[in-house]
Amino acid sequence: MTPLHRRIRRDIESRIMSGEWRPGHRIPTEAEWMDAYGCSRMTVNKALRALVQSGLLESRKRAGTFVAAPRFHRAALEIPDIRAEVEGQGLSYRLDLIRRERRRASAEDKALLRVPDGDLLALECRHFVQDLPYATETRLINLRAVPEAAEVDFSAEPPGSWLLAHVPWTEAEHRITALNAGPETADALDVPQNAACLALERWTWRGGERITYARLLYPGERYALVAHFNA
Amino acid sequence: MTPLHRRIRRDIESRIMSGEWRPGHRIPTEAEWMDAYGCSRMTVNKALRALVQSGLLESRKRAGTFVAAPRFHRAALEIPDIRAEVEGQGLSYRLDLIRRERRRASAEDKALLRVPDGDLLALECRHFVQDLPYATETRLINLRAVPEAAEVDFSAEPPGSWLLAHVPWTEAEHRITALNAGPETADALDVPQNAACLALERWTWRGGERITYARLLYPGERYALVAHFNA
DNA sequence: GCTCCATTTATGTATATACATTATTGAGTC
DNA sequence: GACTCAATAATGTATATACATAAATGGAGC
Repeated sequence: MTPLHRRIRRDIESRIMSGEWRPGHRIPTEAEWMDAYGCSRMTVNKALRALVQSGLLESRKRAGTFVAAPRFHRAALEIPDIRAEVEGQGLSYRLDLIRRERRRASAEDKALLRVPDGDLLALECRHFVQDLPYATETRLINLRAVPEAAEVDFSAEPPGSWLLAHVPWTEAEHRITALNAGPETADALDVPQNAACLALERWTWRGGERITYARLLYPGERYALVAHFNA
Repeated sequence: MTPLHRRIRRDIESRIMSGEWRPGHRIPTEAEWMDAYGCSRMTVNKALRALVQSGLLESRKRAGTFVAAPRFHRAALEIPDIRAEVEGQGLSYRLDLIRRERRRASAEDKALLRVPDGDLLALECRHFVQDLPYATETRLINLRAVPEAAEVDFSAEPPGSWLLAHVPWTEAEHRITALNAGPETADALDVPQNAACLALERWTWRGGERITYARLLYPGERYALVAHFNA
């Protein structure tokens, strides 16, 4: 038996989905839903508030509750843990750690990681799927925020997987661009020079503290970021 | 005065953000929160359920409520209405409609729009910002779902803007890839041949009905998709 | 040690009620 | 007609209460 507040919620959702109620439409008041379903106001309220939280409805005191206008094409872009994703599909995954260096932040490091100072761990690696180069990764980890990273064997576990499992983040910024492969990138990814690559940069932090910077380069013709969005 | 359930919510959020409570940590029971804040269980429950809905917590009956492990780097990618975005920044926007054709769906159209049959509107246009080519757009609109689009003057209003304002969508899929500019694309975007371009494809539908397909090509070195995410 | 089962404990749902808040409405006044 | 202000109608918050549900726990029996 699906709970009542969920049924009310689905009722509203399906009317919006079907186009019966368009953005800006004023939906029945909570009192009217009470009558319609013969339930208490709290139950109706629970359904409505969940929909307001999800962005499908907006409510204004005294005025009522309205179907929200989607202002953007907002997509929940899920950038997965590469290894988990790949192995979940039954494919073989291999990591190739090219460089690992612990150092004091250089000027360039400071700009990328957006820290004023401190020690960091710099990694350079390649991800292979079915023994084909899948992506190159350039990674900086702020050792002031994550000192335990200094002890981890990143030739066995991808930095992204380890960080995701061990260091909760609260804020992230992604930047997606396209660029032409330079000689080293072309070599590392086994694509022709100048081949278009998808570059995904990610900054992650917890509270005010910078955790990590990552730059992943994917061969353009073998990789696509797919985002699916349900209102 | 911020409401009590919001204060409880912020209390929990900040403990997670600060790292005090890591993923998997069992947070106090609802009864314990009642004592701590001297309030009723419903108030605590409201705070907790909002956090469960947002994905920050998970709860299991009898076992308790736990800090959820972020399984993905999930980012809210907001793909804006180009014209609104550009003009909002005080820059000049111009649209160049290259082709407009109403036709019966060809085999290729059917594959792209994912419809079995029917009439559609095919558009080809270029977006200019400050008189520089910003993106090319290939657009298919399902006239069965949106018959009124046949009457719209798309040389004045960008198809994306018009659709966003007039046709509510409930589901969307985005695909982001990188590709090398062919001769026509290079010409249209005023970039060298083989320059890396960011390709953004979007499928939109309402309920089960296909609304539109769009393919936007941006010059790689002049454009970046930026997504910001707050937990 | 193992299995089964009743108990316990935590969340999940729902009601009835009360008062707060706020934008709209509309009546009264100038 | 335009302004003022109080009444009103909607959502927002919170309480106290009750029972449902599910899973961890612990004890009885083997």
